[in-house]
Amino acid sequence: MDEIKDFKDLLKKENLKCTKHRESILDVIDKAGQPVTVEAVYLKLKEQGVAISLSTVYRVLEALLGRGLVVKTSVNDDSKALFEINSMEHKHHFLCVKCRKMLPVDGCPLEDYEKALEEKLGFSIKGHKLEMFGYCRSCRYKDE
Amino acid sequence: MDEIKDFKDLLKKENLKCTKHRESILDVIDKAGQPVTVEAVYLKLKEQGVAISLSTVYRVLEALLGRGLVVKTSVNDDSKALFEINSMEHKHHFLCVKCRKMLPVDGCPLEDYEKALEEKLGFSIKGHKLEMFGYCRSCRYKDE
DNA sequence: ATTCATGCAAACGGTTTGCACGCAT
DNA sequence: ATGCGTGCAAACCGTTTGCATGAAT
Repeated sequence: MDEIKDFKDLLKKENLKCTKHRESILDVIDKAGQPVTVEAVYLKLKEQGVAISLSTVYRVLEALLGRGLVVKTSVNDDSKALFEINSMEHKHHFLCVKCRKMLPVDGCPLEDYEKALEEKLGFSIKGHKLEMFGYCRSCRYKDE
Repeated sequence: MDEIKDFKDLLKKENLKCTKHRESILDVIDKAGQPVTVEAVYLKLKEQGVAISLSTVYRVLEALLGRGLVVKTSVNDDSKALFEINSMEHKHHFLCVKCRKMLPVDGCPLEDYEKALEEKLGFSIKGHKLEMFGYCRSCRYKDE
C-alpha cells in the first residue's frame, strides 16, 4: 500500500543531501526486494535512462550503508557485494542455486543457541551471518 | 598424537603429483588450526625458507579445493579468501573481532530449523554458511 | 556562497592466467 | 619421455580514490 516511499525525508534525516541519484538508487534497491549488486543497480538505472557513473553508485551505497539505510551482504561463491534496504528486522536469506533468487526468511533460529554458546565457551557473541542455499519451491522439481 | 600427517598418500589418492610445495602447503594449513589466508600461507612458507611463488600457492589451494582436501571460507568484512583443512565434520567458526582468531565451534543448531523451513516454504535446502562474531573469552574483559 | 555530490580515469588489492621452463612419474 | 607443476609478469575484476566540475542547501 505504501508504494511511494519517502526517501527525501529519509535522506534529510540522515543529513545527506537529497539528490536525484540518491533517490533513484534507494528506489531501485527498494523495488528489487532482494539483495542486489552494485552493478545491477547501475544497469537498472541506465535502463531507466538515468545518466550516472558507476563510482557514484558505489559512493552513494557507501553513504547509505554508513547511515544504516541499507545493509551489505555477500554470498560465498560470488565476489560481488550485495545491498538491500535495511528493514531493521533480523532475518536471513535463502539463495536458490538454480534461479539465483534470494528469498527472505523471517526469524532466526540462533538466539538460544548463541546464549548457550556464550555460557559454554565464554564468548560474547555480537552477531552472526547465516546464509542458506538449495533449490526454491519452483526450481525444486525442474530438471537440470 | 598424530602429528605427522600422511599428505603424500592423500595427494596420491587424489591423483595429484606429490611435490614439496604441495606437502608444505598442506602442512602449513594443517598446523595453523584455523582458516588462513593465501597470503598467510605464502608468508609462512617464506619464513620457513621455502622458495615459492604466490601464484603457486593459489594454484595448489585451488587444486586441493577441487579434490575436497581443503575448504574455502571468507568473513564478510574482509575481501580475502580463507582456507582450512577439510575435517569432514560439520562445524562453524566464531571470529573474535578483537584478536581476529577464528575458533571452531562443534556442532550445528540448524538441522531441525532447516527441516522446518523446507516443509513450510517448499525449499530443498542443500547447505548453509554460518559465521558468528564477537569477543572471545580472553578479549572479552580487556579494554579497547 | 559554501558544502557536498558527481564524473572520469587512474589506482588499488586480491586473484587468475599465458607462457616457458622444470620436476615427478 | 611425458605430462603436470611452477615462476614470472601481465591481465583481470570488483572496488576505491584524486581531482576538477556541478548541484543542493
